[in-house]
Amino acid sequence: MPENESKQPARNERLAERRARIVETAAILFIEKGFHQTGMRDIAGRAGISLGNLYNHFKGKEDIIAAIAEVEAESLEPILTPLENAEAPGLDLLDRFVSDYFGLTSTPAYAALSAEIVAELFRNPDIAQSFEATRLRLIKAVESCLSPGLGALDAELVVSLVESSGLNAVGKSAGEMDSMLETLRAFVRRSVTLN
Amino acid sequence: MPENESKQPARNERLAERRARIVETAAILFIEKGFHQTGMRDIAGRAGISLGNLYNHFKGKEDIIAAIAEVEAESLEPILTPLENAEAPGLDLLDRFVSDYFGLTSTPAYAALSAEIVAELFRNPDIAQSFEATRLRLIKAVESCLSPGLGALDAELVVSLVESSGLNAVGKSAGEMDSMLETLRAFVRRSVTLN
DNA sequence: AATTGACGAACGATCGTTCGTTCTTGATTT
DNA sequence: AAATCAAGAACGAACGATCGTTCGTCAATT
Repeated sequence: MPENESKQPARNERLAERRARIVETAAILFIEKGFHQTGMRDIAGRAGISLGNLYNHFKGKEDIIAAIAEVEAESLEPILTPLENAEAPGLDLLDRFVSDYFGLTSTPAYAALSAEIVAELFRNPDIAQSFEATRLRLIKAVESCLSPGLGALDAELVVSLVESSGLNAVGKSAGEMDSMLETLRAFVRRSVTLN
Repeated sequence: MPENESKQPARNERLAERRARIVETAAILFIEKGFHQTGMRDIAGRAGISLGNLYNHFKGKEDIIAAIAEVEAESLEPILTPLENAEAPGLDLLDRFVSDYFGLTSTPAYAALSAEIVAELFRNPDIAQSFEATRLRLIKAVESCLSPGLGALDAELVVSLVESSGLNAVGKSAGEMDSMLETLRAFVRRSVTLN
């Protein structure tokens, strides 16, 4: 007798959708107010479900924060994978990465969450571990684009540079943002060029 | 009949000392637990005073946070002023600044507080304003060390770079920290050198 | 009929703040 | 020099609000 495969899909699909919706609205609230200023009632209310039901989908607040962090890490994937799978990494690819990553980190949502997470990293080792992993991938991928004379530490600097630059760009006008990106690209190019 | 000038000093001195002690212990707690995880009772208890008395020295929690931010800004002064008052700014002075500022930002206390404050900047305009002012001074001073072809945006990148680099260096061993600083110095030097 | 998503009341804990009070201190008066 | 006084530092109980979480119950789906 075969396992039921017709009842699960529809049900699980809706559940997953609901869950995703919760994570999404929670993220918005975390961005607006921060982790610790956002209550479970806020999340439930904004997500359109009851407080009790929220606990049917997530074990607790920490669980939601972890889910957010996961989504945050996933948003980096489309930038990271082409960099990792490149067959001929070099300065051009690095330049592309700088633009892409800057675009991501200058997003208000991403920046606010990142700031929140960075502050949390100093105290919450669980979240830290997850983020350190993807960050290491990032650094490794960037390193492969650099000259032989440069190493992981330089790659880390490039990554940090783009991140903080994007963070500072939040809220600026489109024109200013363009200027910042251009300055950043030139800055990075000089910094990774040995003479 | 002369105004009393003998009663105030001794008293005010003790009061100021007390106040400074509160700010100091509050900072430690904020570093350990974060702004919003630290309660007024924690601060009062650790400072060795009563909860009620705490409100005789500070209007409220926000007031303490503001005081912390002020102290934080002051700790930057010994690095900032020589840079501002230099008569012959140049790459050597910039190099010195990079080392000094890295030393400061890689301090666990400074880094943790900075992370906390950055996260707060997105929501608390009052604190943001105070910090933007000193940050602007920093950028201006760095800019004066750069080649004519480079501007404020490049200076901002240098500052951001040192900050994030210091933040990443927290918790590392002395040897690793030295390596990071050396890499950073070389990185910055390349980035501000036009060819 | 059985499983489980959905619900909101309620729990204990803790939050920032206020309050009335006592005690210390330095200045003023005797 | 001693007594008196007001200012305010110190205190801890108590307030109302909100926190994360649990619970018993209901309704819907299979």
